[in-house]
Amino acid sequence: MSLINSKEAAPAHTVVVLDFETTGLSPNQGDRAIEIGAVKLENGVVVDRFQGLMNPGFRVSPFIENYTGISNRMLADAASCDEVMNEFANFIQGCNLVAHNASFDKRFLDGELALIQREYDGDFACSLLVSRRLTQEASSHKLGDLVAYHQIENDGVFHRALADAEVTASLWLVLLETLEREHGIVNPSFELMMKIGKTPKASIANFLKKNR
DNA sequence: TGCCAGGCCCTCTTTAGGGCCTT
Repeated sequence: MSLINSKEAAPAHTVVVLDFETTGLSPNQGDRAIEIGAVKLENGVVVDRFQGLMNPGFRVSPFIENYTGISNRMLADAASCDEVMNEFANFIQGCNLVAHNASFDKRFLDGELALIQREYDGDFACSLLVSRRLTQEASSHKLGDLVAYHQIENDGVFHRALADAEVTASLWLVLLETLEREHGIVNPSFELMMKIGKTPKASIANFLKKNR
């Protein structure tokens, strides 16, 4: 686990962009987190990072080993989910959160924090939902496809938590820039980004005009 | 025995079905 400078309370405008690697798709079916990666953004600048492998207490499937590159051998030496998630709960304190397909990451965040009786106080926004509204011409809104579409700088690593969190943060900044460049909305609030994600696609143009 | 996620969103919709997206 790597952790940098996370002890101070975050300013209200701080956003944590996070990504989980997990044993499967559903915590309700017994799946657990095996890696968390996150970057902390302040005014569009990365000021902190968090990355931690965690041992779920059982072997992961060959599919997950191949998909993520995270092996059972790597997890055998990792800290427990409890230990890592406790540190991560400290990291996100006072921050709003962003993830690509946030409903997925939120389920695992809620599930893992419930197991250690921790909570978070931020709101969760989804880069996938915002992307579907602001770049409707994109043929796919998979994270990797959007990275290529927007020519976002990357190190070629995908399906690892910190690498995916890094490019999701870059995507989030691209979406903020798109709002300013194409819709005249400068420095949109986190609350506005959440509303954009929840606004029906059919009425998004009018919504953006009203919020200039 | 066989099945097994869940939310969003579109359409040949709303008393439904299926694709997209996340691991």
